[in-house]
Amino acid sequence: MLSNLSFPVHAGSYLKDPTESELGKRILHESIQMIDDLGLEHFTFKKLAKQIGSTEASVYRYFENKYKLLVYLANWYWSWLQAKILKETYNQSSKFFKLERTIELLASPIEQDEKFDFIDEKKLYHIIISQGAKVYLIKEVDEENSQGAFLAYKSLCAIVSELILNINPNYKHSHTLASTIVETCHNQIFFSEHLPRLTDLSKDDYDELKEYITHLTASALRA
Amino acid sequence: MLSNLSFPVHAGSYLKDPTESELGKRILHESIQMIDDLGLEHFTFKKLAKQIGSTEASVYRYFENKYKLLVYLANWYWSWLQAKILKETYNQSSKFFKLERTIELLASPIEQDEKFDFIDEKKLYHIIISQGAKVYLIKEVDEENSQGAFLAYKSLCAIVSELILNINPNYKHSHTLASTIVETCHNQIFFSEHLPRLTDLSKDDYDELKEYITHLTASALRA
DNA sequence: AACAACATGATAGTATTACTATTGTTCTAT
DNA sequence: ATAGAACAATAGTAATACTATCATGTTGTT
Repeated sequence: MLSNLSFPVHAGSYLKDPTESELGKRILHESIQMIDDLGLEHFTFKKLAKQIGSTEASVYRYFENKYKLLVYLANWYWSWLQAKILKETYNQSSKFFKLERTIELLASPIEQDEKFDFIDEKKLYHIIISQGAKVYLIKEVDEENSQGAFLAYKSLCAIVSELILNINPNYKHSHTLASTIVETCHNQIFFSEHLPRLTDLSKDDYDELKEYITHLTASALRA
Repeated sequence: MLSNLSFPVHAGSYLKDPTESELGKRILHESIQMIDDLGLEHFTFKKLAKQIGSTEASVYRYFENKYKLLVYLANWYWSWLQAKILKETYNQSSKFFKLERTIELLASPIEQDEKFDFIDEKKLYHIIISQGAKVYLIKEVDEENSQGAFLAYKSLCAIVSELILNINPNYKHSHTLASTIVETCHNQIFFSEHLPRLTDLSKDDYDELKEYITHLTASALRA
């Protein structure tokens, strides 16, 4: 299927491609529900296996452990978002619009993509916000990184960095600002939901978040 | 001791005050070393007990589990930093200097504070950077929050927010910007060490980080 | 000096987690 | 008709995350 081929999710995170079997797709679908429900710590392959009516051993044939599964899901999300950003900005002539639209896509909940019925993009977005940092906040980060676990994230940041440089070619911190934008979107959504005293944003007020990030970015590039 | 009393680390995170016994202080001291070495996932109370020549059961008398211990350490750090910020900016008349110095303190590794010989502040800072987000990226975040687990962090953000409002009383996102500043300092230090393609900053170039954050903040408040 | 209170150590035990290994069945491709 | 893959079923191990009990030494009190 072409729709699968369009997502070269990095091979290192899985033992067996989960998109190529029914069981694999069920693993992806149910793990998204369960990680969102339980959080990564309380999520186990045993619980997942029970949920999908399979066995622990079968799940282990697809993923080494739950962290690798999270890495897979994060890569899926970053790749998917990158494709969406490229598609929606490709034909635009205004460099300002391009960056603004990109920020909007980063800072908004995502609608279901009918092409991938085994991925609940909205829940996946929620997982990335609430668990995403655990992908790299690990002891093995350097090893994972050298195996390509974060390529999709880095690629996305590179794109945002390019958009920044298009607007201000002299700006010295395009990568820094790019990752600041991405991380801040997630942090602030999390804070608005759980730690409201760390933000002025109201829960689910994505317009306000977009305005904040856009203003922060624009003023940094103008000054 | 007065030096202990000056740190009302929130009571909810411990079962028994670790600063009031030799064993408690050894727990704090060695857990900082070990969490920094092993990461939170590979760190266990059993390993800690062995390291300090005690038993698992004894450690459990001080902390419910390793997450609570991390909450304690994070609170210690935020409280300590807040005290330092207040001390260093109290007598300053320039509101710009106050914010700049605060950013500098957030964005620099910390020297050992001789008052607390059982806390290695430099390693603790490293832990906050590499593990700090795990304090709140948990399923139980709302419960922990209502028990006061993040008071010190919120208090610090409130202080930064005040400094922001002193400079521009019309700025609508003072809390949002405050938490953005704090989180970005940590993220970018982590990225510069482990994921350099997500940043333009060089490892250990704290001056450059300070400049980036200061510029970002100043331009947001000016525009 | 006697005694209570308390902190810690020593030991044991349980449930869950994170796997690995083996064997048998079904379905499919040749 | 058969080899091979995919999966289910089952079992088992080591580590983790605790909890419980009891003994011992130390400290403070009368």
